[in-house]
Parts: sequence; structure tokens; C-alpha cells
Amino acid sequence: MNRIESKPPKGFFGDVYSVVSRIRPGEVMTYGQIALVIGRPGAARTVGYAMSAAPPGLPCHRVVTRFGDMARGNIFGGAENQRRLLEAEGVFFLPNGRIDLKKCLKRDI
DNA sequence: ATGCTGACAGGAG
DNA sequence: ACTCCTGCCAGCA
Repeated sequence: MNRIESKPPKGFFGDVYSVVSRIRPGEVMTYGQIALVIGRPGAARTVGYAMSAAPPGLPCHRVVTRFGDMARGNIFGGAENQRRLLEAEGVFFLPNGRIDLKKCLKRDI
């Protein structure tokens, strides 16, 4: 299906982008948490959908799954690239290859 | 309006 | 640890 690209950010998508852009370097948020922040609990899937339409410049690599791992169809450069970006920002990775959500998960909801 | 899809989350087996 | 199923919500044909 067509990617949403010629559409301006609005409503749900705009909220998602706003929240994601608010994530400070060295911290990450899960899809479900973002959905909760914007007032749409359970809309984690839609958050991911919004991310697929994320405009350039949005730190979508700071958005991870509840396991602190990378999502399936990451289109921004692959899990390796994501890990490199996050580690460069100070995100702590565990030996199992996942992010230490206990330390890096943003909580200023 | 209806149905399908999707970068998820949780629970069950 | 694994897979499978269900629920959730927004956008598009």
C-alpha cells in the first residue's frame, strides 16, 4: 500500500511525532507507551503505522518494542544501524542484544 | 460505511 | 525460549 508521505502530520500522527521528538538522547520509548501518552491506549499498532510515515529528522530509532528490541520492518537502516545510533547517544545495551529499558525507558509521561 | 492492513502488546499453549 | 491468537486504533480503497 502507499506510504503516507504527501500528507501533513495531523491528529494522532502529529501527537505521535510530537512525543517521539520529545524523547531525549539516551532514552527510548515503547510503542505502547507512546500510545498511552497520546491518550490512545492499545493503539500501539497505529503508533508503529505512524512511524512508518515518520518525516525525516524524527528520531524513530528511539522507539522500540516492549522488549527493548527493534521492530520488524525497520526501514531506517536495520537493527544494526539502530543499535549504533542508540549506543552513540548513550543507550545501554544488554548482552542479550536488547536495550536496558530499566535505565533507558522514558517515564516523563 | 465496510474491510484490510500494519515498525505492537498481552496472554495462552 | 518458542509460536499462535486476540484486541486495539487510524488510514486508505
